[in-house]
Amino acid sequence: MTREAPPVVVPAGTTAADAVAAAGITDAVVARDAEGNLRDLAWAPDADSEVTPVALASEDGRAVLRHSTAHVLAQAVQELFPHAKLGIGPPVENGFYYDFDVTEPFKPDDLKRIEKRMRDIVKARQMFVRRPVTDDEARTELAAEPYKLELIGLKGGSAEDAAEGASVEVGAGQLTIYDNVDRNGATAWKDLCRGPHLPTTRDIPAFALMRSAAAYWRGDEKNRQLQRIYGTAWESREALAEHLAVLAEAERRDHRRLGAELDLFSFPPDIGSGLAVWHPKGGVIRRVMEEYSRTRHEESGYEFVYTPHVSKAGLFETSGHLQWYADGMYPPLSMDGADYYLKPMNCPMHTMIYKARGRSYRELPLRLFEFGAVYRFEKSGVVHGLTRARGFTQDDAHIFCTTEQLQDELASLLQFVIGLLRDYGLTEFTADLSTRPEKFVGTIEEWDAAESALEQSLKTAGVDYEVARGEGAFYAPKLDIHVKDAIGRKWQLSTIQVDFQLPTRFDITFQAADGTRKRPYMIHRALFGSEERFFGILTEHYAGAFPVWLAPVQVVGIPVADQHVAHLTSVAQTLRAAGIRVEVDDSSDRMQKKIRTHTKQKVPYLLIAGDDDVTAGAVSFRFRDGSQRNGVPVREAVDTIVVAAASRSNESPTAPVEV
RNA sequence: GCCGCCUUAGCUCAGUCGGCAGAGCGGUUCACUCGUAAUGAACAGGUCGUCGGUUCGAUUCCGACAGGCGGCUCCA
Repeated sequence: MTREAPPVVVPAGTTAADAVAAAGITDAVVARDAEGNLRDLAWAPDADSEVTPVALASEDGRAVLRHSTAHVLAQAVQELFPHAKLGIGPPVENGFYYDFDVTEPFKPDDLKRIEKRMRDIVKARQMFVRRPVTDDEARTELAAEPYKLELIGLKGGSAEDAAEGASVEVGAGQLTIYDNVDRNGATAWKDLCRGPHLPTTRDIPAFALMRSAAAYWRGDEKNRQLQRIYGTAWESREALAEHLAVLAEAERRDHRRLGAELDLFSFPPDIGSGLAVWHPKGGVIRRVMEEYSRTRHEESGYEFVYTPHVSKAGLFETSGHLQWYADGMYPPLSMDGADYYLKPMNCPMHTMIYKARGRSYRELPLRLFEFGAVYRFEKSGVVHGLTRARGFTQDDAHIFCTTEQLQDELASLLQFVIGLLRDYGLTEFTADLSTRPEKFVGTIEEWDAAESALEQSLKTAGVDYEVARGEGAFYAPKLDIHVKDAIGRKWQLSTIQVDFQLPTRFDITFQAADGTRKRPYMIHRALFGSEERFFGILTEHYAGAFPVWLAPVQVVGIPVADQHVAHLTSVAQTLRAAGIRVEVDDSSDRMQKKIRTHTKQKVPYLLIAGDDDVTAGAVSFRFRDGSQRNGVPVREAVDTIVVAAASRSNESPTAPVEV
């Protein structure tokens, strides 16, 4: 995506723009110096130095573009709402935002007015001019901006502040202010900012405001909420249009919408927020998903267990859940003087199975697997379709193993996870390795060993990963697998955690070969994470057009007229006997209507039959992509479908190319 | 949980500036028997999310609650 221009030399006393222009590069908007820092084109070094021009249509170029557009947004807002106070305005993935403290939240009409004002500012070709200032000068100039003053106080702040975007404003060294200078040389607006910026506002080719919403100042829910306006900006109108098309596509694929259209599941309000019911068609997909997963787990040495949905409080006191996460649990049911809780996790239950009798090292690794329903009282504002529900089913396994087994177990586990995800049609993976946080249990040696074992398994599997330092849970380092879906969105799915906490809390042990009692490691792992969430992601990945092996209805027979129903019914019987999910549409609709109906239902194979087919003992295929193959002998048609359904191919069926 | 918006037929949505509500799709029935994305007609279907307030009168105005949407925070 990044087009790398060759480096050019900036002579002392001239600007980067001069050097870039002299090299004949026309699309550079900023430059990168030898240390890798981005520089305004107006930057003039003290001595000759080399810079790399950065094009607008590159990752860094877009970030600069978006940050500059955020300034234009803030200027427009303050011109229209003079009392608005500035928060921060960083670039983000695909766009930018700016936060404002205003008395009234922005309304859709306000956004239209702001966007119009922004277009005027873009047309006005204001220059972005960098101006170093001392802290005191900045405080004086920005006396009316309390949030900016607070940022000045955070100068050179922590990584935490950087993550919130504050570093975009103040950075670590000397403060700078960017003036927006109009053609008369007057300063139209200014902002505390680290830069760099585009040369002028006219260099913004295409942008749009998206929405406004509240956001806590500096990301802390104890702070005041500011009004955030989100926008997007691109290097061309075409790129903007493409981005908006991707958003429209994402909306089209939304599993909540497809869930209703394809009759897969629903969330009846009478049951409660975040609690799904699976309709028959969704149920078929889930059953097939589970069956395949179960088979693969069995082959890999997992044993299947079942545990209750509720437990006395003591279990979750021992596990620590009640102390740490009571807010996330449904409140207790009181009965016969005891409190019972819906389980938020399966691990304590599985440790009970481990503890049901003494364990020998000969039994390890012991791999316990359960499709375990759990309930978590997610806050009302976070419930989101199947991807964030209050009741869901984890494909949850706990592996108890010795220290010596840990490395091999993790390595084969990761291979297994990735292999299985591939089988469901997800093929692009990255991982995050979250390491020891500040507050942790266990010893540093244990953490180091577990972290390096996880890291080694990533290297063995050849998965790209990033280390999220200090992001692990207090009881375990963890490895999260992210997948990329068909339209390039990343989803966190599988997780693997190496736990020190629960084996100790539950005091689980095994008898070692030397006769001593030792404590096993406990690996938590979920592959789908939650069946509901995984199903939601698969639905969006396939846009509802599930591969043949997962499709709830694999074949629909469509008679041209009533007299062809019997022929198709007999074909359907043959298919059904071979385990194919098939229906014959004998309703009174026209065949064209039936084709439309079942095409919209994304059925992989439509089998059409009229007089010609009945006479010839054949059927005519209409594939999901609209391609056709007519007059196929029944025997061959049945074989084609049976083979395709068994193949577990994730390709959508289409007519074979004629030879 | 916080901020904003939303809730009218199974679905998507009009509408009533306060006087007991409409369309398309879907459903049912009838006719048509048709060759690759919508045959036609008729009929049924809603105490306008729930509860409370204001009012002669509330689906409409106000409040609370529930559910949904977009973000923020959170996600063991």
